Amino acid sequence: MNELEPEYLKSAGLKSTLPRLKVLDLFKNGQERHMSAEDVYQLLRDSGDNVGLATVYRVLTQFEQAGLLVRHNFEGGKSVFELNEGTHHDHIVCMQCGHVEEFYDSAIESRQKKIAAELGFTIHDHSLQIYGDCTKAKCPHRR
Amino acid sequence: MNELEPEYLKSAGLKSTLPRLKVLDLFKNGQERHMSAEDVYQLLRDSGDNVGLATVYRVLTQFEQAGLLVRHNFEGGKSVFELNEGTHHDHIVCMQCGHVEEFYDSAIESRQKKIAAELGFTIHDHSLQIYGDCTKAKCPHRR
DNA sequence: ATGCAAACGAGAATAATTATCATTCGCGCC
DNA sequence: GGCGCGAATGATAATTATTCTCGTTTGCAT
Ligand SMILES: [Mn+2]
Ligand SMILES: [Mn+2]
Ligand SMILES: [Zn+2]
Ligand SMILES: [Zn+2]
Repeated sequence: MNELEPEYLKSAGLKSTLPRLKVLDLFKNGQERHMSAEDVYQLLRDSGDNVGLATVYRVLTQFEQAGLLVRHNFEGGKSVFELNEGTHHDHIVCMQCGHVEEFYDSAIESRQKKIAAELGFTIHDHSLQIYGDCTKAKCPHRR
Repeated sequence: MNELEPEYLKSAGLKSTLPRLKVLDLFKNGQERHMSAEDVYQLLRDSGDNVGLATVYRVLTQFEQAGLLVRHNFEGGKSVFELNEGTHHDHIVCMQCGHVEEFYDSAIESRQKKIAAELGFTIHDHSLQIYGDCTKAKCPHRR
């Protein structure tokens, strides 16, 4: 578990507690980039840590509000979180294997701004996901 | 309640029942274009019809599968449905008043296709919502 | 080391949706 | 128009994701 994280939490206005450090470590040094509350809970449990599920939900929401994590609502009804690394991106999700790729397209971004302006809206946020089948070798369901 | 709807249901492979006719009528002739299961349930209840909530959920899902309705997952955790009129569009939602505007942008659509192809995905679907504040006169929260 | 507010863990509560199952309905056939 | 039967319905229980409650523990400043 990274030594710098306690300071990282402090500077985000959150006191450094064991559950928070463990969750943050998972996102910073773990295998998965996009994780649900249940994912985080199980991974912590698997590594022998005893963190309550309610605490996982609390910490994820706090991290989101502090700007450390970003929340996404992919299809499937559960929130998914990832580290906030400052740069916005959107997602394409494989409906067969769940694999997620990230992309950023400035043409799409600027068209969104234009559309919002034309319709008289001030943009706060947007959510774009493409759903399909990946044909990558890593997809266990590829043809 | 429109006289042609029984045939409309039949041709969609669904037998013409009272609850189905009422739900369909709401989407075809009602005030709201985008409605959740609870919205539909309450509107039917308000108009004196006694339709079970479970039936509303069942019918909405059946209509979606039959291609009569389209389901959207806006923020807020509940599914929202609208009449499928053949043409795809995306949505911009006011975070103050909930007002929804629809838009279609061929530049965004074609960029999505290109991105999916580059990443080795076959697109099945996509979901794009812009969230902001509307400045329209109709927004009860405008400045 | 001590104190205390903040955070935690377990489990109850809530919200949206789905499953179960006894009763009712739509519809083809007499 | 009445029968019969499988599909559809409505009430309610069950499920899933998430939040709330509350007694206990912990981080951290004194
Ligand atoms: Mn991402
Ligand atoms: Mn629409
Ligand atoms: Zn795949
Ligand atoms: Zn508005």
